[in-house]
Amino acid sequence: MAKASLCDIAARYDHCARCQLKPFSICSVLSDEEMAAVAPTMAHLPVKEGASILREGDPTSHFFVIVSGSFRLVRNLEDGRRQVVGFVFPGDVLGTTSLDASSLSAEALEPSVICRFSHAFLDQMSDKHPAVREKLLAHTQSDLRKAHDHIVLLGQQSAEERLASFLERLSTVFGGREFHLPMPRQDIADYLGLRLETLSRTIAKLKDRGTIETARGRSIRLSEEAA
Amino acid sequence: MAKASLCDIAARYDHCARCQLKPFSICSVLSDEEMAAVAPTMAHLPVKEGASILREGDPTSHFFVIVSGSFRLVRNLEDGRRQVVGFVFPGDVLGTTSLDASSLSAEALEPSVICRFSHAFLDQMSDKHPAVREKLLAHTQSDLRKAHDHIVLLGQQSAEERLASFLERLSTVFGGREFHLPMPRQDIADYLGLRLETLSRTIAKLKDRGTIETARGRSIRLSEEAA
DNA sequence: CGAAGTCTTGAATATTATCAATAGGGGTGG
DNA sequence: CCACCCCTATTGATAATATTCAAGACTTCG
Repeated sequence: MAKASLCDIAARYDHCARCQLKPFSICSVLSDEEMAAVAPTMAHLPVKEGASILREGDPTSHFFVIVSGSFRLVRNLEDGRRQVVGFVFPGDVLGTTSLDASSLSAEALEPSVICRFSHAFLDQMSDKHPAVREKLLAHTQSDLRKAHDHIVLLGQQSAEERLASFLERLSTVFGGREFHLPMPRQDIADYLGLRLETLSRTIAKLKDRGTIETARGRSIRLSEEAA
Repeated sequence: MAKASLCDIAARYDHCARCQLKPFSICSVLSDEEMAAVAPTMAHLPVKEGASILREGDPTSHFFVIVSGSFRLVRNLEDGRRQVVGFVFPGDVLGTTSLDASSLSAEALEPSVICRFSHAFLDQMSDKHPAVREKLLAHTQSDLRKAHDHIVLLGQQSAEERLASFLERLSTVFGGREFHLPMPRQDIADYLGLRLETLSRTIAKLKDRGTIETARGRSIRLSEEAA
């Protein structure tokens, strides 16, 4: 990528100034002057559907904040099996690991936008502002808790319960009981630890029961407050 | 608990000075003088088998380093189902969460010993020594990676694969292919997302196949390097 | 030695996976 | 605009895997 021109820097600063995420993100701990310092080192990048911003096994040189869109987090087994360990949405962060190699891939489910910082810069900021590392720690703890929720889902719940839990959580993310699924069935199946066909049958069951409605595959409506 | 006497403080300092864990733990970032300051605020406590040092839903006021023994980390569902989300061993830490309530319980599998610090003190140390929070972050990231391993195990592996993976990981923890299981079958089953009976049958299969040997239930020997 | 708990085994059932075929939807080119 | 194709999703029939309920064996400990 070419060296940033003055124009680019101005555009980036503008992005930061207008950022909807700022009050909730890592940046919230920085002053205006500090933000001005961050802007030139930050890359506000579009990501095409299907593109990876993290690859399993690759060195982790960058840290990301999801601005818009969504990603799946994937672990691949040697024999071709695949586990989706999570989905990430605007405001979530990626690549916080201090380990040298990424343990998962992050693939865009749709055209998305991210903010990218180098780890070197992040470390520098963290040392200067303890609140930055505190924020990273809080994010990682939140991820750990979500992972534990996922473990409970996979370890104890039936296919039907898994799907219902998953859809309820999505409704929280999207802030409504009617939403569009950004991911295909195969990704949901790999997240829920089910085969594609089992997932499809389970969706059919919930539809028959009136718990959910679907249209054109990807659009979902959850019936009000299933006890 | 009574106020620490001078004698107690001396005993604690002694513990810290001789601590086998120190080079690997949070304390490794502290100087000798700092350790001397830590010792009086630290409690070096025995924990009885079955006792909980963390309870799901309770406020998280303390941070723990496991000195000896082992614990299971448990999530309980409303209907009585139970998921073991992990096991912890000497050198592992617990209670790093900055959230107000613990999302899991930690129960001793055997008589154990822990170091305990108040969160207030930990925060104070973290602010003074950025390396402390860095260490906490690294621990949490390591936990997150383990949780992802667990998710893959539950989402993609068969009963036999789950058990084999679990035993291989334990052999790494214990540093040998022959060891004593500190936990009962029910805990292993709840960790692997299997019923007690299924686990028992799966153990029998691996025995028949010569992959493992068992004696008196809890003692295990893994055959050399299953490809 | 006996009792309580833990672990194993057995037989029948339920759930999920597998293999195979069909249907729907979105985009492209005629 | 419609026909066709490709990709995604659904449905059907059968097989594999894990669960359930029930009974029996082994350990530990008082």
